[in-house]
Amino acid sequence: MNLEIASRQLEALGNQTRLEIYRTLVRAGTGGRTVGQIQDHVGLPASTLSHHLKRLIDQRLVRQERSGTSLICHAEYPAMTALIGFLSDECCADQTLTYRTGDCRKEATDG
Amino acid sequence: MNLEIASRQLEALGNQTRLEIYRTLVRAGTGGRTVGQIQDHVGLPASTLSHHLKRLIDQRLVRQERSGTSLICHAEYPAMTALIGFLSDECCADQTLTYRTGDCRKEATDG
DNA sequence: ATCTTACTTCCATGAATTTAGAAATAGCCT
DNA sequence: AGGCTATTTCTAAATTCATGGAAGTAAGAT
Repeated sequence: MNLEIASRQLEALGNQTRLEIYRTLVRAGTGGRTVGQIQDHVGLPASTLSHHLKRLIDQRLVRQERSGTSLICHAEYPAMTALIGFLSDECCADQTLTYRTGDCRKEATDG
Repeated sequence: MNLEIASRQLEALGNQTRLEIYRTLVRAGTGGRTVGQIQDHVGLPASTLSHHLKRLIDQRLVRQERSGTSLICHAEYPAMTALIGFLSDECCADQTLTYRTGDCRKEATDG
């Protein structure tokens, strides 16, 4: 993980529609969801959805797998955990002394 | 934290230049850095830097404080920790059973 | 008052993003 | 082969973003 990859992934997630698509896939779990199922969920024209999915796939946040005429989409958890790790390293940089023993996320969320 | 705020903040960080600016501020610690110091560090024309800073400030990821003729910029840690918390909830949704006891970031990063 | 330093806002321009209809493609079924 | 389903790619218009010079503003020094 480096700054360039992180920024590209953040950009891919930095759109309300795409973040919603991504969340749908995370919530779908390991089984994933077909493009059609996502479409039913988010209610977008097929081509628009396809473009958004492409952005997420390009940044390795989502993976597609064919099953007959359908394409099943999966959230790529390792990519997200790596991204969160990168951000945590950034955000925790100055709070290391305070939060070192714990998970920085849990303490300071309610500021 | 909700999807709209998260996506806006992700968008603000989803640009290599801005992520670098933000990282500079995190690394600067509690004391922050003046706009001029950031400019020396990232090497951008003043107006371009100012635009990028504005994006970060608009999303409450950075705060400015005047000190004489200088403006000191600070990374807003609580905003970042809240954002990471949101993403963790998303990314860990399906891995709760596996990673519940630990920090999901540490396990699955190397996939 | 005016000069200097430190930034921001105004303005313009090219590039990229978002959106979506229409056409094309992939795979299955008959 | 032809048709059906599922989804992508082509194409294009509208919008937003990134960039940076020039002009404006805020605060302190002389």
